[in-house]
Amino acid sequence: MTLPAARGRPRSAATTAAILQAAYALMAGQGLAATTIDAVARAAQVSKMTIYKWWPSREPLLIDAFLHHAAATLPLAREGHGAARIRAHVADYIAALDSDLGRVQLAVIAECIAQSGSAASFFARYLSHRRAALAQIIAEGQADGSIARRAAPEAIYDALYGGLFYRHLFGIAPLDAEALLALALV
Amino acid sequence: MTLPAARGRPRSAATTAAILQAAYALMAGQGLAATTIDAVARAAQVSKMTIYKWWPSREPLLIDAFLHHAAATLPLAREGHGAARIRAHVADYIAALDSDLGRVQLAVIAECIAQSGSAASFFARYLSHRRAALAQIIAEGQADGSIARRAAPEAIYDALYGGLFYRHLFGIAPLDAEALLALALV
DNA sequence: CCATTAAGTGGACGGTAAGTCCATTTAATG
DNA sequence: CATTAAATGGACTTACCGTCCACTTAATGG
Repeated sequence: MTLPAARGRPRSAATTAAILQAAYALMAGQGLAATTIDAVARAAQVSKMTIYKWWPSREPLLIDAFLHHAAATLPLAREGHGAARIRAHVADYIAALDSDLGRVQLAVIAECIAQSGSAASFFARYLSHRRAALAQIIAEGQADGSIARRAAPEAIYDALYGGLFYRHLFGIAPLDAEALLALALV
Repeated sequence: MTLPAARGRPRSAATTAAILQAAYALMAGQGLAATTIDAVARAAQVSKMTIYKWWPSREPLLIDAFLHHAAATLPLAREGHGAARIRAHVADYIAALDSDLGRVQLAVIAECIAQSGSAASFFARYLSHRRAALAQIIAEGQADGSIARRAAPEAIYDALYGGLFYRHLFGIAPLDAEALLALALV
């Protein structure tokens, strides 16, 4: 399983990280409009060509920048089971929405829409895995009796997380989960 | 109630309509990235200065372009009552999402995010009225017994329409309402 | 008819980002 | 030391932004 001995100068992990960090920080701090490729190159102290060498356009770069942080910030695994596990994760999700990660997520989604017309690429690279994993947890909760609702797990996920995301996107306060949890689970 | 006799050359309704139509058509046909102020001016056969005279930036222009069509396309009023009225409107909403209007709505939301960090301005100028009106219909349905769910009408709205919007935004098929309606109303 | 008022025109301008090109330097391998 | 590929930095074309200004057009009132 060893790689066939890389030739030439190896790709710098530090440079890659600097680019992704700079893109993330710009989205979080200055917003999407200020997160140009030029600005990322300046902030990361990297040549613009290096960015274009590895990312064909801004959309995949921003998705990568988001994933670079989301993986470490929003762990999916958690002890507990069924309804309790969903409630715990929903609390984490709300906290994440109300942080840099939530702002950056919206910026990434906006870039996807601007380029592709929808955020399907973001779903494919990130959300689909979460939706599948959480639907699985919901199904377990239905099996062990902690979730009374009999609807399809994906529908429950969409109502619960879609409802929360809707409020986040449109700035509808308060961003609390109690009513939606009762609706989706009980 | 007569206006105080307008002075000077009156604003041309045809010019205003041409601008809004051009912006809408560009968003629907070419996407947000191609919907520049220059492109709108060219398509509407209007001077760029005329656009800047009435709209300070692209965000309010695109919102106006959306509203210009949405008002005529997605009527809120409908006969029937309670659950039946919600089901009918949900069907209309799904049809609208799966049309030009749905694409344009996403483009407008993306522009709001890019400029403001969230789509709160779009909510204030459009969605908030729909949410309030539909929450009212949901409350009536709870009162007349056609909606069994006891949750807050706004929470039911968020779960139902937020869930549908979520699937639209992320390209999750199928975009059907049955499971979400059962979850939200029964 | 004419002065006034404001809408709309069209061209020009400086600034900035996109995306590409190329010669050069740097860091690894055999 | 020759080879390979990453990374640099500057130059360049194209396009849009936002603004400016002199001008024309369409209405009003005296």
